[in-house]
Amino acid sequence: MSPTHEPRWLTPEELRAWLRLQAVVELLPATLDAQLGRDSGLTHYEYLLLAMLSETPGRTLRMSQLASATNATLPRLSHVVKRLEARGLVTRHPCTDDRRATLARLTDAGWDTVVASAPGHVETVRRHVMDVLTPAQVEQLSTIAAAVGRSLDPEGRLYALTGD
Amino acid sequence: MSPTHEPRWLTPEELRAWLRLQAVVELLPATLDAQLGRDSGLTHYEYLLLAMLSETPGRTLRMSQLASATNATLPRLSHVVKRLEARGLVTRHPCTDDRRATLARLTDAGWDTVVASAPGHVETVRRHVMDVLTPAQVEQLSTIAAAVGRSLDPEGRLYALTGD
DNA sequence: GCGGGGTTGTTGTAGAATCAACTACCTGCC
DNA sequence: GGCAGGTAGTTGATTCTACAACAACCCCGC
Repeated sequence: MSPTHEPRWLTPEELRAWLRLQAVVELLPATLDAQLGRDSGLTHYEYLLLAMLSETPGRTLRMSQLASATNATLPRLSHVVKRLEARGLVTRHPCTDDRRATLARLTDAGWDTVVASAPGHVETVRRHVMDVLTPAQVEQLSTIAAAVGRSLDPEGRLYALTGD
Repeated sequence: MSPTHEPRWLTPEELRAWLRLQAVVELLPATLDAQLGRDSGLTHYEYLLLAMLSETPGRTLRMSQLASATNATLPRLSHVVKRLEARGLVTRHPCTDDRRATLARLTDAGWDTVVASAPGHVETVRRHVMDVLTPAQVEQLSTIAAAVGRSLDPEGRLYALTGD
């Protein structure tokens, strides 16, 4: 921090927007985790991981790619994949091209889990987000989240932002 | 994904908005935690807690009120306050009116911590959120976050949504 | 006043995220 | 060839969170 630099405070409108955003950021993961945990025994992050693999040709991705795709750090991903492997939802294979790399592949059981979990998860997203917004607001949200996401991830390696 | 019966799936626009929102929800807390932890030795949640107390007349709040104000559960709050008390930033007092209740009060050291941390925190919020949006988008965000927040917290006991 | 039922808050513990090493590997350069 | 420096991933220790049980207390009806 530069100590002599006077910070620009937030305007009342900005402060209100910030407090509301903060509430969403705090409550949304808790809500998703609760629904997925109750109905499918999955964490929100675990679901996201499996879903990303399920949408990839070959259902296989390098750890580093999977980390980017799920907005996570490599250490975190490593632990989660290890747990999912122990549960038989994912397998790990060494990569022949680059022997440092590890490939994570979705098993049939993992696929079945995603397929079984998706409807309930989508329904939750719909109820708490999409259904309370107008189509115009969904577009606004998309634009706003893209802008904020870019500033949070300057390297722009996020899968989720594909389509800019 | 091809389950036999999909409920109401997301449209392409909704899916894109959802993936982007998901990225923000994942990355924003990490960014705030990193900045506050590095510069002030605080968690984002700890900062929020101290900030809420600092804005209250008497710098004192009941645990249950503080939990609502920070969008947290009571058990979580209890643990965090215990840690902050051990660090001398907060004190706990029994409430004379209702002897079940506990009052949390910000100490002078806690106040100093908030004052010292606020500029860096605000600067981070500004850089990653406000400065990448137009004033109109800030208003849109405010409206959208309020709607989503209400659906996530049906009982509407959130401090953060005050001002609807 | 005295139980029953609903609050208010704390604690213990088990699960998950974070951070800092550390290993193994690749690439480029001498 | 062999070494320096960077990349990929894993592991272990610590910290934080969530969930469930629990204790203390208020309030209301009788």
